[in-house]
Amino acid sequence: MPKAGETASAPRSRKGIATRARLVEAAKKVFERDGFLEARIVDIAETADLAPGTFYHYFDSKEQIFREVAGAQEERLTAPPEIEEPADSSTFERIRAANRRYLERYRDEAALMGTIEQVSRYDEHVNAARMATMKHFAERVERTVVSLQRAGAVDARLDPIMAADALGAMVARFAELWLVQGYREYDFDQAVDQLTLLWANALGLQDQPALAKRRRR
Amino acid sequence: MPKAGETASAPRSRKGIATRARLVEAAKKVFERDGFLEARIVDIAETADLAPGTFYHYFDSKEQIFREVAGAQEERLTAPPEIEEPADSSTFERIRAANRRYLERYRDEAALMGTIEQVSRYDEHVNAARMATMKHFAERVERTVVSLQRAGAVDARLDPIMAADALGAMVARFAELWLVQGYREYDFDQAVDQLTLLWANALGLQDQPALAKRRRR
Amino acid sequence: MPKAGETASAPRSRKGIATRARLVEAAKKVFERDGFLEARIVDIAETADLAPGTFYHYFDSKEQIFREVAGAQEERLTAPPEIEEPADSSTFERIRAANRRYLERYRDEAALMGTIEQVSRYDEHVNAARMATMKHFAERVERTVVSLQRAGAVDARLDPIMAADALGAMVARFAELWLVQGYREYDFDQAVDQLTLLWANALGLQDQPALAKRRRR
Amino acid sequence: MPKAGETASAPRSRKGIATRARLVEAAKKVFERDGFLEARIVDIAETADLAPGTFYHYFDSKEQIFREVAGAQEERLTAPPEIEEPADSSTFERIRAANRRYLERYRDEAALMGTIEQVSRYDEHVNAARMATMKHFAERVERTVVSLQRAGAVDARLDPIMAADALGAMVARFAELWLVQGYREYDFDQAVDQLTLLWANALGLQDQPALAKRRRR
DNA sequence: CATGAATGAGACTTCATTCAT
DNA sequence: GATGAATGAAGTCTCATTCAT
Repeated sequence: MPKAGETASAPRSRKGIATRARLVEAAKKVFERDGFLEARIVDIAETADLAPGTFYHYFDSKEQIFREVAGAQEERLTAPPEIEEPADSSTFERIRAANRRYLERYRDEAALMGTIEQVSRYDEHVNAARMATMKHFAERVERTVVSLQRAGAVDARLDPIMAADALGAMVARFAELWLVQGYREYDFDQAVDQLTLLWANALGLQDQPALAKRRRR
Repeated sequence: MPKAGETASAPRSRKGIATRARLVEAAKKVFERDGFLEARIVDIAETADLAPGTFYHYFDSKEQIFREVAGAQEERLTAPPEIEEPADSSTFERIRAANRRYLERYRDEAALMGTIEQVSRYDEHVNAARMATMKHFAERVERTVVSLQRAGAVDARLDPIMAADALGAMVARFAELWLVQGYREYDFDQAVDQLTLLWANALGLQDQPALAKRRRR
Repeated sequence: MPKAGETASAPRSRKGIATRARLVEAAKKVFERDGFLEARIVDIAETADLAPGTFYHYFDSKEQIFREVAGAQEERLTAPPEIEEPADSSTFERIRAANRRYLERYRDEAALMGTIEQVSRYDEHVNAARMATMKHFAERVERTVVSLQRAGAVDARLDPIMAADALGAMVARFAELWLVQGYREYDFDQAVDQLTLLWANALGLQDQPALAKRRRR
Repeated sequence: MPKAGETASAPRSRKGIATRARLVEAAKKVFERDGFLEARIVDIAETADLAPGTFYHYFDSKEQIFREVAGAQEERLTAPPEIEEPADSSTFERIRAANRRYLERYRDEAALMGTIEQVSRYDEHVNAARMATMKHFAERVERTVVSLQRAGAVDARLDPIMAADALGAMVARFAELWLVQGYREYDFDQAVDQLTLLWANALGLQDQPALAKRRRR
C-alpha cells in the first residue's frame, strides 16, 4: 500500500500490478536468503527478472519494500484461526491453540521471521509493526486475565498488563531462539504443551486438564 | 584475546595497553550512541583521540572490537552477585534476586544491550556469546528445577530444559522490550515482583510468600 | 570475456558496448603513461569521462582490465602478416620478415609493452599470456628447425626446442632492452638484419644471401 | 654503502654493523619469498628480530635496502670465476664456461633474480644495475668479437656491439624463462651446451669441438 | 512500463615512515 | 642503539538511486 507523496507510483495497469507482486515475492525470497543488509536491490530485481530501474517504479527504497514484506507476515501471524474454535473449549485449550498457532506460523516462515527480528532492531517502522503484533496478543491476553481474575480463576496478585507482556515475550523469544537461531531442538508438540503449561501455571489457572504424556526427542 | 595470523597485535608496552583500552572504551561509547551499523571506525578512533590507522594496530575490524565490548558486557551480566546471598533464603527469594540482578544489569547498560541484541542477529560470534549467557542461566535453572521436582516442590509435568529456556527467554525479551525498545514503562520493583511471581507460578512453586503490595506507576 | 559470478557484467546495450570500449581505450592510455602500479582506477574512469563507479560495471579490478588490454596486444604481436609473403621466399628471408614484424609491432606499442613486461612479473595471467606468445613463436620455429634438420639444411646438433626457445628469447629481450629500456640506440633496419644474421648463423643455416651493406647510425 | 645526506646513518659500533647485516639478510629472505611489492618493512624487521623503527636507523626506504640486496647479487653474477680458467682453453670453451657460470649463479639465486627482474621494471636504480651487468658481459664479448673478426675467426658481417647485446639478451632471458618463470624444464648441462652452440654458431665461430652427446630429459 | 547505464558519496584499510621514550 | 606506538594520506570498491531512452 504505497502512500501519497512517494516517488514510486501505484500500478495502474494489470501488468503493473503483476510486476509489483513479482517484486514483492522476489524480495521475500532474497530477504530470506540474505537477510536485510546483504540483500541488494539488483538481486531482488534480477530474481523478479526485471531491471534494477524497474524496482523504483514501485518502491522508494529497500526499507519500503521490506516493510511491505514484513507487514504481510505480521498479518499472517495475527490472522484469526483458519479453523473456528469450538465454542465450548476451555481457557487452557484456548491458550494451547493460540500458542500452537503462533509457533506454527512462526515456523512456516522462520527464515523471514529471522530477517524481521534483525531489521526490527534498526528500523523503526518494522519495529513498530513487530510491537503491534505483540500488543495484539497482549491486549487479548490482558482482557482475558482481567476477566479471569474477576472470576477468581487466576492469580489475583498478577498485574494483567505485565503478565500479558511477559508471557507474550516468553513465547515470542522462545520461538526465535528455537526456530531461527537453532539454540536447541525440541519436539514441536511437546514445545506447545510445555509453553502452554508454563503459561497456565504462571497465571495460576485452575482446573487444567491432564496433559497427554509425550516424550522429548 | 587476539589470535595469531591477524594484522592486529597485542600491545607490548604500558602505553600500548592504555591505548588499546581507550579504544575499547571509545568503541563502547560510539556503539551505544550510533548502533553497530552507523558506527564508523574513524569515529571510534577520533573519540579515543587517535588517528584511524591506530585502530588497526589493535583490532582487525569493527566486528572484532565489538565482540570484545559485547563479551565484557555478557560477563557483567553473568557475574556472581556482588552481595552474598543469605544462606537461608528461600527458592522464591533466590529467583527474585536473580531476576532483579539481571534486570538491573541490563538496565545499567541498556544502550549497549540494544546494540548487542541488534548485532547478535547478524554476527555469529556475538550471537554465540548471547546464547552462552542464556545457557548460563538456563543450566542453573534447569538444575534447580530437577532437584525441586525430586523434592516434590514444583510441577512434575514440566520438562526442566524447556522450562528453563522458556523462563529465561521471558525475562530476557521482557527486558529488551521494556528497557531498550521502550515498549511500555513499568515500575522497576514491580516488574521484578511480577516476573518473579510469574516464574514461580509457572514452575508451580509451593509456599510463596505474600508479596508486598505495590502500586503500578 | 568476463566470467560469471563476478560483479562486473557484460554490456547489454549498444551504449554499454561503447562505454566499455572507451574504458579499455582509456586504460591503455593510462597504463602506457603511468605503468600499472601508478595507474589509478579513478584516472582511467576520468580519462573515459566516466564516474569511478562506472568502471566497476564492466571490470572487477585494475588487473582484469589490464589483462584485456595486454591480451589485445599479445594478439597484435602474433597476428598473421598483413602482407602475404612471397611463396618462394627463402628460409632466411622468412626469418628476417618474422623478426622485422615482431620488432615493428613491439616498437609501435613500446610503451604498452613496457608495462606488460612489468606486470608479467607479478600477474600470473599476464605472464601466461606473455608465455603463450613466446610459445606461439617457439613452436613455429621448432617445427621449421626439425624439418630443416631432416633436410640437412641446419646444424644437426641443435635441440629444436631449446634452439627455438633461446632464439625467441634473444629477439624478445633485445626488443625490450632497446625499445623500452633505452639500453642503446640502433638503426632499425640494421637491427633486423643483425638479429636475422645471428639467428641464421645460430641455426647453421646454409646458403644465406649476401647482406646489403648498411651503416650503424 | 649508505650515502651522505641520508637520514639513515652508517653504523658506528660493532653491534650496529651486525644489526645492519641482519637487516640485509632478512630483507633478502623476505624479498625472495614475497617479491618487492608484497614485502613489508615490518616483515623485514620482524625477520631480523627487530622493531620496525630500527629499520630506519640503517635504511631510508624499502627501495634503498633492495638496491643493496640486488647490488650484491649483481656483483655475484659478474664476479670473476672462482676457478682459474686454463690459459690454453679455446674460445669455444671459454664461451661455454662463461655461460655455465652465469646460469649456475642465476640458478643459485633464482628467487632473488625473479624479484630483481621484477623491480628492474620500475626502479631506475635497480634497472641501471641490471643493465650494468649486461654491459659488463656485452663489452667483454664485444672486444672478443672484434679481435676474432680481425683474426678472421668469426663472421665479419656481424656488428660486434649488436651481436654482443643480442647474445647476452639470449642467455639472460633464457635463464629467467627457465629458472624463474618455469616456462619449461631443461637438463642443466644440456642447456649450457645448447646455448653455447647457438652462441658459437651465431658468431660463425670456426673450429668448434665435437659436443659430447647428451640426452634431453 | 521497462530498461540498464551511469552516478558518486563515503567507508574501509594499508603500511611506509616518524618520533617520543 | 633500539623500541614500538602512532600517524595519515590515498586508493579501492560498493550499491542505492537516478535518468535518458
